[in-house]
Amino acid sequence: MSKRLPGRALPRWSRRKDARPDEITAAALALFVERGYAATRLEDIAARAGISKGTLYLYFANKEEIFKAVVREGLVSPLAEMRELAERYAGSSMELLRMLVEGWWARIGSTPLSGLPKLMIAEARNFPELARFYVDEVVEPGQRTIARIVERGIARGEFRRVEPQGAALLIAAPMLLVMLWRNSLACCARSSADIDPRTLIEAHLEWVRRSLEP
Amino acid sequence: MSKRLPGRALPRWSRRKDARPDEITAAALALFVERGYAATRLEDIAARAGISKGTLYLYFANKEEIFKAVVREGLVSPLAEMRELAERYAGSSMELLRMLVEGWWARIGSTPLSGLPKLMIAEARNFPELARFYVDEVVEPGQRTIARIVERGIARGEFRRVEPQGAALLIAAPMLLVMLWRNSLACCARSSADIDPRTLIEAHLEWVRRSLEP
Amino acid sequence: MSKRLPGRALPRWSRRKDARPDEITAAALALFVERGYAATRLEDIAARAGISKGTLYLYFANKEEIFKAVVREGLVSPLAEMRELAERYAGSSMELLRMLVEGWWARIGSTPLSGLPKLMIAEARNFPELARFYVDEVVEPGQRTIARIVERGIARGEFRRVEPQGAALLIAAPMLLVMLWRNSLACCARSSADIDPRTLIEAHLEWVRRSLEP
Amino acid sequence: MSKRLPGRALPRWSRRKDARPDEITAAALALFVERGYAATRLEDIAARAGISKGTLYLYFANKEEIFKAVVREGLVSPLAEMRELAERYAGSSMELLRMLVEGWWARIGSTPLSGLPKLMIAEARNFPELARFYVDEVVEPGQRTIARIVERGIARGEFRRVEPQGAALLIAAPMLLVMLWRNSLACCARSSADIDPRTLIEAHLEWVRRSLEP
DNA sequence: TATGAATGAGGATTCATTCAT
DNA sequence: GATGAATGAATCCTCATTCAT
Repeated sequence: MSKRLPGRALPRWSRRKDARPDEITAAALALFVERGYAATRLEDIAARAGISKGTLYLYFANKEEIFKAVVREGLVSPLAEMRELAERYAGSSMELLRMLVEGWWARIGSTPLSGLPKLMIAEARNFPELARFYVDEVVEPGQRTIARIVERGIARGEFRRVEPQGAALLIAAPMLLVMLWRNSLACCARSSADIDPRTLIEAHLEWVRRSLEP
Repeated sequence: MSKRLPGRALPRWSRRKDARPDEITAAALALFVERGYAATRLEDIAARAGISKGTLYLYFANKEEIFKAVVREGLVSPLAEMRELAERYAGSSMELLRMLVEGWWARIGSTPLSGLPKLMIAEARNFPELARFYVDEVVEPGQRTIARIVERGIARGEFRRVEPQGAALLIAAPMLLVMLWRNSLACCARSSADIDPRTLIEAHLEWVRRSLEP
Repeated sequence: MSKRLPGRALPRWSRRKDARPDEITAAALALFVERGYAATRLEDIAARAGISKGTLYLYFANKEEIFKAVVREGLVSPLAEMRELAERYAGSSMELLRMLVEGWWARIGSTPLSGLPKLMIAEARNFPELARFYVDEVVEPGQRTIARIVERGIARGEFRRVEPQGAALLIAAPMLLVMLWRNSLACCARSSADIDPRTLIEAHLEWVRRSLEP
Repeated sequence: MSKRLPGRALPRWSRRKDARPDEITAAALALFVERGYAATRLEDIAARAGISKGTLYLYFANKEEIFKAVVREGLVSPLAEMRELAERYAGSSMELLRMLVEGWWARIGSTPLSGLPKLMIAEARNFPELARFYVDEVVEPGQRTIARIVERGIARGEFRRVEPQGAALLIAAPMLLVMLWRNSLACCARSSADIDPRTLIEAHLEWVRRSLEP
């Protein structure tokens, strides 16, 4: 028969209702990216979110659900915006690619969300269902969006004839790799080896231009 | 009192002396890549290597040392060979790049070693010392090798003037990404989305050629 | 900032003042009997009583007090009535025993209170103080009541000379066992094995008659 | 990254192989009976069995399996013996009943196994599958064994015509109740209220004799 | 008075590590 | 050398209890 102790409730003024789950997933994203899923203790997530261990369970059924929420919620709005942007654009296809790459960097690459790809790559095998979701909702739509721009460019005579799927991957690869790098090995590299994303983007876009020009 | 059965020893004929550690790291590599460091139990590594849990400790001080050995040993010879190849080559720089990329795929990309980059990306933050080793011994030498070929091409008038560091990254990125993909999300993707490495390599080399031609 | 909704109060018309504690102990009795003390969550008791978790603490200091109240309150009136009945009766001792047994079944055995003996048997060791209360207020008075009737029967020449304490136990045992059975294993037994209490009571009273006849 | 510490292995001389599981279930039986299933900590079971928490998991998958083993293993041999005894007996039916009751007390009632009925009564609702097993393997066979003796007595003209199922229950009830009592409330009762099993058995057998005589 | 979000001690379970055999 | 039983620190999760509203 155990004696149970207190439960000092924190003042809640000045907290928007339901900001809580977002604060938790933000904390969880940071820690999962930093340490990986298994090495992240729920207690640490709670501490970083400014709440207690038990409070997590008011919002998420268990650690796995927190993980899923981190992945799912991180992607809903940014992705939609990117796709819309691509579909509405009227200018040249190369300009569109530039906008996409730069928008991607601004909205994801330079934010904590840039940690998601690393997270999914690390845990895909342990969360196949979630990996499937990620592939279906992020990877393939993203690839298709780029591939469509390539097709558009070819159709308009702006690009030479290339296989759009492969081109999409070649276009995305450097950006993705930088995101992975910055969320993993970057901190251990000498500063001299560090990559300046702005410079890289410029160089990359020039490569793309040359590779696609008719 | 009663005679205890001696440990079931594996047959050792036909086993080169000290093949044991290599068998352990091979088993560990496969499991670390599949599940991640934390989710891999020593018992599973032992089982896959055909030995007992306790025997692991005859060859490695602890789990961390197994992990380090996996990363370190996986890279010693392949890297050296690649570098040598690059330094001895006398033909055109574009041909050299092609050889390098194809050699890389043959010696690493299509073997279990292709799992190492995923592993390091996932665990870099938890093993900074090892990450440092990886950056120093793999990433930077690799980048430098490619950059040097680019410089050689520029010097010989085969390539236009580009920033060699950035070019090296752009050259390596698609290959790396395919390795990461195949060791993580690939299994969850529809087959239609799958990438054929041979085709991709060809397309990529054509991009590189166009991007670098003067 | 924002107006918080006041606690959803239950309609209170038609509720006698302080019906609340009784509703709580009724809910608690049902759940304690069904699942045992430890496996019963306060949240479930609250839900069954139609109130919130916190409200429990307006009426009871803690879980233990709820448990004690369940046991204590369940027994106050029925017991007193039984004793009174026994003391006032003027007919034959065998008739009195029959009335007692049948009254017991009507007032306790066929109501939720029949779960109390199971509860006390299960938790006696964890609540010695309460067990003591139960023994003092229920078991021993009950035994004494029956023993006194036996003594009365012997004194009046209706019964043969037997040890009254032991006789009391032999008289009570089958009834008690049926109560325990119906609150525990009965639900898992094939219907064929089920015991009809009415039939059993009749058979039992016949045994008692034969066992006690001079 | 956590540091794991030792594991002092205990000397194992003088321990029969596979005595371990029995020691665990013995310890578990004692504690489950004393405190109930939920209130018993695995750590306590381990301590009482003289082993560590982790060692439990070498022999049982989880707490529930320990509980099931306690119930199942406690009953295998005693039950078989009782049934055999009953089937082989050639003397009078009343003598057979006496032997059964006394044998029951000697083999179960006066041993730690006497705690099992209390345990099952307390936890039946939480372990329906196990309760079913208990009913099928213990309660019903036990009842049938007694009922058959009653039928035998009637057939041989030793007993009057009674309903055998009901008679079986009336015969078993006092013994069972004493077992429950001794494993629950007894420790809280004044010694004066305590029941001497030997005396009770004698009195009970006399009641049975009178109740059944033609 | 009534609520239910928040708390954190406690317990089941896992697994790296040790060591007697 | 090789084994695997034993260990116990570490972590997820539950739920009795508190208290701001």
